[in-house]
Amino acid sequence: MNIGAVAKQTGLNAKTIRYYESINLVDSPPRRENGYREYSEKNVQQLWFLRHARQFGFSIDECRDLLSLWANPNRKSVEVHSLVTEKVKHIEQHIQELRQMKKVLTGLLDECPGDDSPHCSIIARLASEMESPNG
Amino acid sequence: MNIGAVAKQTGLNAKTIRYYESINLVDSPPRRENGYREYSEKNVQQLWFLRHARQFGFSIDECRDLLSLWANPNRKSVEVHSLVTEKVKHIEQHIQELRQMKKVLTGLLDECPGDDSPHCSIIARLASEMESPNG
DNA sequence: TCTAAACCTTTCACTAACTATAAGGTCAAG
DNA sequence: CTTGACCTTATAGTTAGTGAAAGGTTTAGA
Repeated sequence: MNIGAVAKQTGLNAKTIRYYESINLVDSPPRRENGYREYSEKNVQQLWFLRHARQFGFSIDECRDLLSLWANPNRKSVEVHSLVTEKVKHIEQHIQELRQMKKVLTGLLDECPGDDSPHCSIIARLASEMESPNG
Repeated sequence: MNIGAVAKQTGLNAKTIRYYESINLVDSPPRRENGYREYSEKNVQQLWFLRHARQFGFSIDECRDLLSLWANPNRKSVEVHSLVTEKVKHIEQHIQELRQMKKVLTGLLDECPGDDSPHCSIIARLASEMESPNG
């Protein structure tokens, strides 16, 4: 299969596929006489794996670990379990940070008239020299 | 004031301050004879503004808009209000995406034994060739 | 007076995960 | 024979800085 067909099938951009190869995230497929990449079923499966893992929010480095666990028949499922558990914790942290931001911004919005006047407490708050905007 | 003192006061890294200057986000302070930057009160206030805006989660480009609104005495507070409203919407979207990720991953964790066996439904799920991991 | 530490300067390279562009070779259809 | 859709590579751009190299300046202390 050519890279274009693989891209269509997996939903990955052809450039993304070449990029994954360039950073040695996936096996390099063999080349035909004309230099085109010839993807085997195994090559395509690796790319499917990556598409899914990336959609789940795993970083490239985490994908590297997951791919290696996938390839290892002696893996222990606890390894996968703890990797994913860590990921969930980070996502939770991130959500908390975003919630805090949203809370502060929403509070500022309530204080800004939002009309034709130049007076705006949001701008005033940003321009203030206090140590922290949360303080 | 020298850059080090400004950095200490505002909590910004000196390199970050030079970076903001290099992308023309803030006014370039004048130089002394020895080439050192000499920060005025106004220069420092711009940096305070940036520190706060960045802490609130605004991107550099958004900060550019906010700085320009701050500098403009003819601004209408509705402009600030809608900029911040947009920001809140994006944050909400982001939170929703992260919640969805977390939900899927948590679901997968429940199905993985997390023991010494190699069988793991998370890996199986990632390796599957279905169109979407949400499907 | 000499020296060492603590400043300051610049430029380049690196981070994550691609995407865009340029410049070119190959293949299939009309 | 040409057009367009493929494929190839290398380079640079994206975000928001950070780290390192290599050097000039200032200040405090022996």
